[in-house]
Amino acid sequence: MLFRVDTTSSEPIFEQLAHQIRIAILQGNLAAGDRLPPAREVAGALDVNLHTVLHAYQMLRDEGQIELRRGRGALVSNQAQAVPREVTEAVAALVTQAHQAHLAPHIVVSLVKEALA
Amino acid sequence: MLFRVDTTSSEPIFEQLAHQIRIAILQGNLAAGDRLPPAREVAGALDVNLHTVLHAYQMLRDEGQIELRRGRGALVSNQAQAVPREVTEAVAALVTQAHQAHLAPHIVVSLVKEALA
DNA sequence: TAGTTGTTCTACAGAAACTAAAACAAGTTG
DNA sequence: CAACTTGTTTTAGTTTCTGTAGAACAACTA
Repeated sequence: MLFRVDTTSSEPIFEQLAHQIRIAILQGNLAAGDRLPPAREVAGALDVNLHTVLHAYQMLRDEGQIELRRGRGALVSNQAQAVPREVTEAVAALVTQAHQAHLAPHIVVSLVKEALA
Repeated sequence: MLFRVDTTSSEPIFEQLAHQIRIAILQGNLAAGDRLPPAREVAGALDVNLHTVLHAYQMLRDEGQIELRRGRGALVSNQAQAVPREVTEAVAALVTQAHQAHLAPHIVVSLVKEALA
């Protein structure tokens, strides 16, 4: 599991990290029981603070995606599952349509948020 | 055009306003040339600061959705257009699939952001 | 000319994000 | 058991973001 953060982005670092882990789980690249690298290790590798990494981990725990255990680290939870093929296809279809309509990414996100609300 | 803001939400007020206007344009409820209410009026009605409303307006101007003119107000720009039916349908299809898969809203947003990146 | 409305400026308060360092607690490993 | 690992908690400080407040200004309208 390798991470990347863009410190110039307006998106908080902890959000970027949580997003990457979430996606890895949803896409099936991380399965139930898999272990995430220790927070101190990630913090050191990315040159960010331990708390920033733990913030991301704790978010994912609150979402039920991972479990945190002292001495053991962060484990992908059993509830965590890759998304069904139908959802992935629906996302791909949307991106295709959005691209054809020349819609900016944030516009598409706005539409999806609205439809979900 | 009526607005609503939730001051308890973690989403900034200016983002909430921008989102609502964006959606109104994208869904065709606001067409090119239509006028938005004066910022001072919105600020008074919602009991928020003038600058907060202008922040939303200026965001939308930077996105090319509206034009701002002193003395005249905020006008929906000519480039602004309702999204094609195909896009709306693709969004609806995604929401249907996401619902069947019991995916939380923020998960769906993550998937879409990832696919757009 | 008077009124409207966005623009710009200064100033301040509170919250959020990030960093830093240290001690602690519950595990794991030898 | 002892040593190590790793998340948890606490304290503290800085910076950025968000929102508020008030005022003056500039361009446009009626």
